[in-house]
Formats: sequence, C-alpha cells, structure tokens
Amino acid sequence: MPHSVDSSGAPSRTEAVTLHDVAREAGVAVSTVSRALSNPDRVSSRTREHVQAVARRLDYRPNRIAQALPSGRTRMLALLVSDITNPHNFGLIRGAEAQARAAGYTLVLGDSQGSAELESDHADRIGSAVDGLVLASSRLPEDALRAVGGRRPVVLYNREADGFASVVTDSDDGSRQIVEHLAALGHPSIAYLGGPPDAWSDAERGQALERHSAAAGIAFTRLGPFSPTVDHGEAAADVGIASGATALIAFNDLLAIGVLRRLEHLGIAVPADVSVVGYDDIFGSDFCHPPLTTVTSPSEQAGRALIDVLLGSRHDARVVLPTSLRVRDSTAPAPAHPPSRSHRPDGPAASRRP
Amino acid sequence: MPHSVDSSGAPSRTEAVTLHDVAREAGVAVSTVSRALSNPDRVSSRTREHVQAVARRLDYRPNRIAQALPSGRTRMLALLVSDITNPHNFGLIRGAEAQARAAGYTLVLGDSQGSAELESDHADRIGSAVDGLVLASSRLPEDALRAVGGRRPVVLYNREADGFASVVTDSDDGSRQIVEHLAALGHPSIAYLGGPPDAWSDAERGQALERHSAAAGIAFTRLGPFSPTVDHGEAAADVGIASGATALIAFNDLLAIGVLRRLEHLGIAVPADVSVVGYDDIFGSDFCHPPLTTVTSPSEQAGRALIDVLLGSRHDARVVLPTSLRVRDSTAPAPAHPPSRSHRPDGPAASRRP
DNA sequence: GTGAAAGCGCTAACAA
DNA sequence: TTGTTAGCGCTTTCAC
Repeated sequence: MPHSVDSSGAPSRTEAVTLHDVAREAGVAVSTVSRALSNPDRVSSRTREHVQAVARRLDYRPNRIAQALPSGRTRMLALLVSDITNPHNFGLIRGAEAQARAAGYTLVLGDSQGSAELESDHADRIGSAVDGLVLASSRLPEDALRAVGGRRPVVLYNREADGFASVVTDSDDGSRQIVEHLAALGHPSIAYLGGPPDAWSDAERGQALERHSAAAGIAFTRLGPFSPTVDHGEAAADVGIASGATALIAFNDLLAIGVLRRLEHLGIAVPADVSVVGYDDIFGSDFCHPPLTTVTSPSEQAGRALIDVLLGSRHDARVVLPTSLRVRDSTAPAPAHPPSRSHRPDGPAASRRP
Repeated sequence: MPHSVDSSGAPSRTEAVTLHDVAREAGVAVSTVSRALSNPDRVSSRTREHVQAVARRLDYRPNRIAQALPSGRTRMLALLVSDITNPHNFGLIRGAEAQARAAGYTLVLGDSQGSAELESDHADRIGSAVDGLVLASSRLPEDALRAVGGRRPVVLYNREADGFASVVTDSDDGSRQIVEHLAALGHPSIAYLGGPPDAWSDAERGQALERHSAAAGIAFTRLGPFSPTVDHGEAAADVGIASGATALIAFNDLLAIGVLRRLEHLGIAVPADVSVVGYDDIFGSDFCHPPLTTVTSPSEQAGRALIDVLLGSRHDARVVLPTSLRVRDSTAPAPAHPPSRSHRPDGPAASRRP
C-alpha cells in the first residue's frame, strides 16, 4: 500500500518556481535573472553568481514552453519513423539522439505505424513544438511533405523529394551487390517481394534490382506489394515460390524473416532449394534460421548525419551512405531444379519444429 | 539535382498564419476565432462556419506552444523507455500511442539508453513540455523520481515507488511458473543471470525466483549483474555454466538470446545439456535457436493502462497485469550430468555454424 | 551592468 | 453571441 506525505497519495505537485520568484528573492529584475542564466557573460560576475545561487536554492527550472514562445525555438527536434517496431530504426534513433544531445537539443520520437495519415497528423501536431524534424522512410505524398516542410526545417531519410535535404542509403549499390552475389552462385531467376507502394525505398530497390538483373542476364519478377512485417512474409513466400524463381529478395529483413519461417513450415530448404535475401541487417537477422544474407547500412551514422544536416540548415544536402552485402547462410548456389510447394497447399510438408 | 521554387532550394518557409490573421481576414475578434475553432458551440453557426472557412483557406494551424502557455496544457504526453532497442517496448509504445491518440493526445517517445542520468535529463527537458509522463522501467533513484513527480503527473511501468501510480507485470507469478516448469522437468539447480542492479524488475525477478526455488526444493544461485543486451549474454553464459546449474534464467530475452548464442558457440547443447529461460517474449524469441521458453506479458495492454491511469489522475493506482510462461524449445528435462565448458576456455568446442 | 517594458500567439475572464 | 483585455513565463530591445 503506497504511503505518502499528503492526502492525495501522490508526490505533492508544487507550484513551479518562475523567473519572477528568483528575481524577487535575489533582489534584481527578471531580465537580469534571464541574462544571468542564459547569457552569463552579460552580467557582472557578482550578480551572476548571486542569481545562480538563488536559482539553485529555489530549484528553479525554466519553463521550456514559455522560453520557446518569444524565441521561437524549443531546442527540441523530432524524429518520425514509419514503424518503431522495425529494428532497422534502432541505430538511426541512437545516432540521431547522440548528435542532437551533443548539439544541446532534445530528440523526441514519433511513430506513424506505416500510415501516411498518422504521419501527417503527427508532423502537424508535433511540428509546431520542435525546431525541426527528420522524417524517416516517409510515406507522405509530395504535397503533404511540402506542407510540413513549409513550416519547419525538414530532412528526409531514405526518401527523396525536390527541394528537400536527404540522407539515403545506397540502395542501388546494395542491390547491385545482391544481384552479383546471386549471379555468381548461378541463379537464373530472382523474384523481388515488394514492400509498400508508397515507400520510396521500395521503388528504389525494385528498380535497381531489375536493372542489375537485366545487366547480369537474370530473369526478374516483381511480386507484391506486401506489408513489411514478419507475418506478411508467409504470403510473400507462397507467391515467391509459385513464381518459380530460385532466389527471393525481400523488401526488408522483417519480410525476409517471415519468408524464412514460412519456407521452413513448408519443408522447403533454404538455401538448398531456394535462396533468400533481405535489406537492413536488423536485430534478428543474424540468429534467425538460417542466418540471413542481407544488405547492411550504417544506420547510426545516418542518424548523426540527419541531425547535422538539419541543424546545419543544409537544405539542399543529399547524403548517400554506402551499403554492403553481408553474406550469411540463406544464400547458396542455385538448385538444379526450381523449388515447388508440396501438393498440400495449406498443410505443412514437414513438422513445424523438426 | 533538386529543383525548387525559390533560390534557397528548400520549400519556402512561409510566415506562420496566426489567429490575428484569421480574425482580420474574417472581420471578427481573435477571441471569436479562438472560440470558433476550439469551442465551436459557443459561437453562432454563421460565425463558426465563416471563421472556419477562412481558417481553412488561410491554412491556419494553431501554434501548440502558444496554446500551451496560458492553458498550461500541451496535449502531449511523454513515454520514456530505458532502452528503445529492447523489442519488449514495442507493444508498450503501440498501446500507449493508441490510447493517447484516442484521448486526443500526442505521444512523444524518449530513450534513456539504460542510463539514469540521461533519463533524469530527458525527464527534465521534456517534462515541462508535456502534460504528463510515463516512465518505463525507470532506473531513477527515489529522490530523482520524486523530483520529476513533483512537477508533472507521472506513472511508472515495471517499477514501484511510494506515492506513484504504477502498472507492473506480475513478475512473481511469472517466476513461479518458470520454477514450477523447471521443477517438473526435474532440474535440481537453477542460476539467475541478473540484470542491472538499479532495475526494479531485476530485484523482483531475482527474489521471486529465489523464493519459489526454495519452496520447490531447488538450489538457487544469483549471478551477475549483466547488462541486458545480447552481447553481454556471452559473459553471462560462461558464468552460468561455471556455476554448474542445470537451468539458466536470464533477466530478459535479450540476455537469454546472447546466452543461447554463446552456448552454441561453446558446443553446449540447449536444452539437452542445459535449459535456458528468459522474460518478455520479445521479437526474435520465437525464431532464435532454439526458440526460447520465456515469460510473456501483455505489453500493449500495459501501454493502454498506463495512459488511462495517467489521464485519469489515479495517482494511487497500482495495476498488476498477468503473465504466462510460453514454453518453447530451450527447456527440457534436466541432464544426467551438469554441463561443463570445453577444456579450451576461449575456443569454440564445435564449429560456429554446424 | 542593470531595469523597465513590450511583446511572442493564444486562452479566458469579463463586458457589452 | 461577440469584443476587449489581461495575462501565461520568458526574451529582448531600449533606456538609464
């Protein structure tokens, strides 16, 4: 049973100490207190120390809201991710957070759950409370993007749009590495299991894959779209296998892990019967079964770059970060015969957990 | 090459439209505009529609900062997690976000990266910009907790403190289920691989495990502390094996997955040689190798409950959510002989990927 | 170097 | 129903 000091049961909510309180207590004007606290070298050292001592004694904390009104700056930055449950964002968040903190800013996060509507809503609501925002993997149509960009500085991650600064990972090169890897393994055909149609990187990845496949003389099929979650990997796997391709490339690792799970369930061996590749190298890609061959990108570095660009007001910046293929156990030489599903479309061809 | 409408290359940052602009344009007083927009039934329908039309035409967006100053309310809520890279928080975030949105609030997230100092800093900075905050798995000492609680409404998740509302998952019952499961499998001894000493749930879990072990006549050892990350699971595994226990219970799944990885590397079979159990049932626990036996908790429901309590000002609320053991493949009957490391302490006893 | 005073954009009495 | 006005807590000229 909680016990507490007042009848409410909660720590007593005390009235906030304001600049006026400090001023009165210190016997100076509020403007002097303001200066002593924010522009210490514009007051005499005697006054400065006295005021600071009083402020400390009273446990004064500036009201960020009130500070922000006249100055127009909150020293808060927002990072809106399209899906907080995608581990790919971990590095991004950590990198952005570190860089923001280093510059004296507080980073707040928002999750738009894969919905453009939620994203726009969030940007609207949080936008007027921060000094700038980074939109990661934004699904916003260009006009909506322009609407939020018209109010605050904005930087895009893995998305490009006219007039917007952006930081992107090199999808084209990552895709090239996938195709060359598969070509070297003798794969005659690949299928791309596409992601959300409104995701910029889906188009990028699909097009790059198609282009490099053509160059390598590999048959290319684009399937989907599929929601980029583990659960939707099941449907993606089925469609991929039905396509007869010997290698399946998923829009991202979440989808790829779901594909792996479904294939295991169907008794289709990876990589013996079919190879599987993803993008992002997320948490889990190294310990799923089999460990996934995937395209790694420096997401923490991306997070830092995003904040740099945002604070540097380099509104025309376009940073491209290198990617590299991490080969694990989900890719191998092409099978002699393309894989096919068992004749019982909905039942397992092997026990779920062998 | 980005092309844009003005020389800056960015979407032109337009001066924000204020209430005054709308008022002037509509030929009414600012207070009328304010009412027409926020208290629509306190103006005549003619005025309301006229004002709203003008506001829409001018693309007016209220300045949340300015709104917040007189009213003292920002309609924003903060959720501070101790580690955004722990997938256990996914459900929590989604649940809290949904409930906050339903109540007309915007949820902002903060990550304190396992550091009490960062947490306190974040709470301080963001605290004055939100109407309340939930501290998830807070590592803050009680006095620091009381300091932030003295300013804003606060609700705790998986942490309890005098005078604070809290939502916790039933560690005691989850721990009981683990011990009974292991007892049924004939395990004579278990080792708890402890988490951060400043984590409330570490103490809870450890104590519950010890109590239930005693009741079941099982030898109990507490080891650690270990940082709750996959990487630190390696050290934890070594210490766990050295203890001679036949079952290893990790503070959480992150640590457990790291333990699994290390044991595979050492050539110690799970669950044949040793059983492993975690807490949280995170993303990855179902597809790691072997799939992990772990304690599931309703984190999405927890997220919703936290917001309910926060907005309901039920400052004395103490919600306990049920947990249940999800048995997968990392637990089995106790081995005839306790496991031991290979005689080459630092080398693999088997190939890394058999 | 310090103080007085005018806002920042909005809300909420209070008047009319 | 609508307008006038006084702040919310702070920053920032502008005098002194």
